[in-house]
Amino acid sequence: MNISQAAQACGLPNKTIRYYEEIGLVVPRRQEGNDYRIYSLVDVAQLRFLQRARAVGFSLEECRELLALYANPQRRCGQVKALVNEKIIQVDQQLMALHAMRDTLVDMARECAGDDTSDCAIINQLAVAESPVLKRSSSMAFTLVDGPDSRLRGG
Amino acid sequence: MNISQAAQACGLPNKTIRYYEEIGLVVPRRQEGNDYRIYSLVDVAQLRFLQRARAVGFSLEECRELLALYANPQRRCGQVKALVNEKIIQVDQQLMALHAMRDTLVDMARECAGDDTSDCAIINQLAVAESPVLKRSSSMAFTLVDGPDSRLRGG
DNA sequence: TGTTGACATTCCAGTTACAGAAATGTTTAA
DNA sequence: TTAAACATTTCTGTAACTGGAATGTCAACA
Repeated sequence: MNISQAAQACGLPNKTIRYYEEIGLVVPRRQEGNDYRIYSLVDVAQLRFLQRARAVGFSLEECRELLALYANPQRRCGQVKALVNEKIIQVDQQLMALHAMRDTLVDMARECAGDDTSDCAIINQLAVAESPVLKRSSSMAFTLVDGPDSRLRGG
Repeated sequence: MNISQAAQACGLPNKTIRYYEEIGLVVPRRQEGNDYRIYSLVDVAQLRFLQRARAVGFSLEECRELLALYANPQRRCGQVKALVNEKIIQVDQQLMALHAMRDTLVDMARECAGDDTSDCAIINQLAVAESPVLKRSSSMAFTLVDGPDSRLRGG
């Protein structure tokens, strides 16, 4: 089948499939004469495999490893599971980081009136070194003051 | 102060500070003679602001907007809050995507013995189009078969 | 038969937010 | 004086593609 049919079958864009070929992940044979790519069922199986491995967060280099294990009947199941467990740890770390970001953002939004005044709790929180749990009693607005030895641009 | 002192004060690497200058976020004046960067307190305040905005997930382009609002006494608090709320939505989407990935990974690991055999539930799950909740009753191992019209590389 | 549209190909540039390294100039302390 | 520790610029590379341009090929239709 040609590249568009393969794309249909694996759920990846043509561009992505060509890229995977470029980096040596799935290299199809070519049609004599016009040099069109021809994807075998094995090629398509590998592309689908890649699509799924990417979808659960594996990098392309990790996918290369997984693909090698997929193609290798001598693989040991434990090798595969180790990669998955490692990935779970990475994902957990990302989740924790995102949760922390979310907490801070929500805290900012909660402190902020969101009205037409210029005094903004969010700006204040970004501007000063302040723990997100601490609140300011003063509601003085922080705004950058243009000093003599520096000018502000942008806006 | 010079770049290293500024870096110390805002918690960003020198490289990052130079990059922010390159894209026009914080452009310090230069010392006559040797052209060293000189950071004013306002510059440092902006760098710290950037560091915090980045830490909660804003892109540099979004930071540019925020910085403009920071510098603008005419800003309306609602503008700022809108950006934060939008960001919360984005973070929530990332969180959902990561949670889904994690669920699938955990499911894979749970199904996998992780032993020395080649039959691997993870490989099977990546190889075939299968819902993560469904389980296979057969434990036949899936391995790529080398057909006549395609060869496997890598490994 | 010619032509048009939908495919295919390659190659180059751009994205995001920097990091690393090389080549070079300056300041500072011993 | 000299060496270390700074500073500078410029170039390259990262990850995983995406978009676009220029060009070639194929299938269908009048």
